Amino acid sequence: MESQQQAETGKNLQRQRWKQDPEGVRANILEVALKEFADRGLSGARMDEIAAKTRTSKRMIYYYFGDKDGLYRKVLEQTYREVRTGEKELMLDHLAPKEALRRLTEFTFDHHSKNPDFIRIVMIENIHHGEYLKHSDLIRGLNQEAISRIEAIYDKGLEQGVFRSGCSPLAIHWLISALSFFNVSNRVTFSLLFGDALHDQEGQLNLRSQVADAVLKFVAQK
Amino acid sequence: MESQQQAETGKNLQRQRWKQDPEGVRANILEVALKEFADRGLSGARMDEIAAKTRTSKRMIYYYFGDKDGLYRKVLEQTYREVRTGEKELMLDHLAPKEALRRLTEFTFDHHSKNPDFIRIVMIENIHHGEYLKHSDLIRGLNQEAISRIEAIYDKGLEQGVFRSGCSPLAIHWLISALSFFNVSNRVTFSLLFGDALHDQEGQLNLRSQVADAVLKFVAQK
DNA sequence: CCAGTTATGTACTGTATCGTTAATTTGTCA
DNA sequence: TGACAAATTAACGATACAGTACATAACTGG
Repeated sequence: MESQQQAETGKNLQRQRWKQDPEGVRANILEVALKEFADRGLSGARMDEIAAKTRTSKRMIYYYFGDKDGLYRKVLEQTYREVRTGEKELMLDHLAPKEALRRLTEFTFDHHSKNPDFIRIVMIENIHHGEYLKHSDLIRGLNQEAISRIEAIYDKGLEQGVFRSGCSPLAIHWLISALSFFNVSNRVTFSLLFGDALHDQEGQLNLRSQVADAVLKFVAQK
Repeated sequence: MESQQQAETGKNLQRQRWKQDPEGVRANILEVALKEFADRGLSGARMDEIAAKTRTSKRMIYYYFGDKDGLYRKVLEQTYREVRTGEKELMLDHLAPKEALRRLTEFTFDHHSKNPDFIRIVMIENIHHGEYLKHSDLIRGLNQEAISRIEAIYDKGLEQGVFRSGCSPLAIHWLISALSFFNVSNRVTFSLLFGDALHDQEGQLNLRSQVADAVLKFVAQK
């Protein structure tokens, strides 16, 4: 989205006389809609409110996205795409298995923590029984990669005798996801009920390291 | 709610000529509203739909609960109350610490699994930034108990030298909650993206035992 | 520079949905 | 029994909200 903004600015500088900017407008709408859906939920978000916060009009939302569901669908896809591509920076091949798994876990923990909008969109999608994700072929492809990454680490750990056998890469991924996801998704209610010792700045650093410990102990040999 | 139903029936048997039944009506409304809110979310649920599914009329909902928010608030409280009271059956005092912790974890896992409506209400409450939970004094008291239960087990485990030091009961509770909660809350999207190997009948039995393993390994000595 | 396509703004509409009004029935108790 | 309170019904009002009609401006290719 940021890059769209810049592209648009650049375009305007180059060709001053253009007032139209379809791609910029689309991107701007998606950006605003993401925030609004993440903040209020699918039913809670208001098309008028989204429109008001864009640099364009409600008419354009319907022009580009058809209706509210269509807009939500695109937001969902866009969000998954951005988050998944953000995960690829990680270089773990050269690390020892334990170190790699710890790094991956802490990265995931931080990554989720920095992308609460993504977490909230996934929560919302679950509330809606995955109805929209079901019909998006686009998204389902992107995710086997996460499993493969873990499989590579796990197999190497098995070879070296530092991991026990009998874990599945899927279960390991589930474990990492669960802890990283819950940390963000349930922050509010957990803090209200039990205090925010785990969620203030120091608590989060601590929790991250404990989460990594838990994952490592789970797969450790012995 | 079941007991309300029975009370009502009993009352009707005793005094046949009563047609009014305020408590039964209230309970019936709450029961229907819980299902509806859990299914559609707070903004997604429709008062007319809720009314249609009760044995009474929309007017009565407003009569007893004021407005939609008031109804949601009561549903929230009721749901927390029911779930927390359902957790008290557990007798762990006579068990060895490891056994007690495993039992508690597996119980929580099952309990969440059997109460998806509760999970969904908590998700919804998080989506709404805990706005309603914030203003409910009633609920915040009920939860220290969960921590105490774990503290008792943990301290005993420390004494006996089977648990390592340096864990906090709060973090252990967080860990158990996270895994048990995520299993239900994200079932839909996780299954869609990664297949339902962890969520079919056999997968769930397996996962439950792995979750307990993870918790035990986390606190285990050495 | 004209014809056709793409993009955009303004003002509007229909209805879904929350909530209410006003009256009626049911029970209590002096 | 009659006055009063509690419970309940049916029909209605107000408006918030998704979505649209219609006009016009910006750009493209011939």
